[in-house]
Amino acid sequence: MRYMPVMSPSDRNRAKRGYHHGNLRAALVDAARALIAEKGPMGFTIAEAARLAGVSPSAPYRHFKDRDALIVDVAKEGFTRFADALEAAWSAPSLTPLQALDAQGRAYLQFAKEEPAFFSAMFESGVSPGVDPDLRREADRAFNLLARACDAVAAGAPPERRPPALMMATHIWALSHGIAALFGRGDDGRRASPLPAEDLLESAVAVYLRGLGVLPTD
Amino acid sequence: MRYMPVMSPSDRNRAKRGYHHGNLRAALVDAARALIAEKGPMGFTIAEAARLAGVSPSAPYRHFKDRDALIVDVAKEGFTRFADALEAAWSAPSLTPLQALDAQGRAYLQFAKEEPAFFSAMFESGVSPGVDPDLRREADRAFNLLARACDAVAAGAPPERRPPALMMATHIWALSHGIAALFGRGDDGRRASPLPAEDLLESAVAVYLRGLGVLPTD
DNA sequence: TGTACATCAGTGAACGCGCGTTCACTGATGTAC
DNA sequence: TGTACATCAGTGAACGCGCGTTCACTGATGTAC
Repeated sequence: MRYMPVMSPSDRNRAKRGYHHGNLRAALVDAARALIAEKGPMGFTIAEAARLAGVSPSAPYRHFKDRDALIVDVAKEGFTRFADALEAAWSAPSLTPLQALDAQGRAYLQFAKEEPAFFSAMFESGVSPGVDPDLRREADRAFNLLARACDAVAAGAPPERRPPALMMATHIWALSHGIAALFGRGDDGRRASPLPAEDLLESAVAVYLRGLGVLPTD
Repeated sequence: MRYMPVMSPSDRNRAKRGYHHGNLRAALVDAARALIAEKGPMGFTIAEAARLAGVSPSAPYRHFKDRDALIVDVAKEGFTRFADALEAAWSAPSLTPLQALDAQGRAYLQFAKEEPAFFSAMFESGVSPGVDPDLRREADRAFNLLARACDAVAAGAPPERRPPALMMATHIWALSHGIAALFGRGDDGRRASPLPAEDLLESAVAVYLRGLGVLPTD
């Protein structure tokens, strides 16, 4: 199979956009996301991302030092959208704290299902949040939104049995993440489960909150 | 940098092993595991695994159709060892059901920490358990061991509040997996957490079991 | 408003490299008689 | 116990390919005057 781009840069892309691309950096992040979604976590190369964005193979080097730097930016964009989704779920009008927490849980699962490429770049690509300040900031923002929702739920409990806030948020995060990664993901790695992932998470959270004493027993 | 194997097949390896390798299949799985551990989930090639096993680049094709088939075997071997670890934890002498469940949880975390390469091949490489009967069997064996431990704990509860066995096992699995994947893993993807992963899991399970009513409240 | 110039963000050719895969081959092993 | 032969599990050379990266370059844009 010979390599032959469907449409060379001189055709459509260049005609439309001129010599300068405008926002190549973002276009490359999106191309990488699409390639990861299509061919799995290890299925993308800088060269192919450049092709998909309609630029020459050397163009990406104006924006990214190497392939790793591009993955970091994919993870960063993923965390930004992820945090935005959690924020939107949380701030929907007239929700009780418990409803808002559940909404965040559903947003977590929805993100894993609809954006498996971001999900794997964020959590499974070996990229540590520590390698980039922006990445860390967005990852922290996501976690803090979850922690805020947990606090609101915990605040409904009598003071003497209020759980350690950080612990509760970490537990809820792990639970959401485990269900998303095993049963909720939108790619081939998804496992069969007795219930839909959403129900699984909601029931687990309910049991957990009862265990904390912030939800009435039975 | 020229390609030059430190020790060519004609030197040490071949001298020791003769023309036939003996167990090349297993040696290649182990080489792949080592390469994944060293360079991340996308960091291995058939050619390099062959080199590491001390055979020619064409030798792997006697045992594996392609690179994917090799990853599947890595995942299979991983689930076998994982299930063995859960079994060992469960069957340690004179444990209460609750202690046995905790021991399995610790075994889960220990596996994620000590064998990040197996962990990522099993859960994060896009390999679905459905692609291979042996893989599915070993994955099911692991889950069933967890389910058995959950059943034993649930059996200690009064009959009227005994939780659905499958649901409870799925919840515990997701919780263990979430903590392992986020805070317990043995590679660069590990995140900071307020508590050691083992404590995090033990406390979450305790809260969950209290919520189910199989552990006394306070 | 116009022009000169610096800077930015692309091009495209070139390179060396290692990978995946195929092929005819050959050494080692097991087995039938 | 010995020999012939089939089968298994390797070899090693060869190939085409796409990747990563570099380089001198050039078109487009913004700005100082």
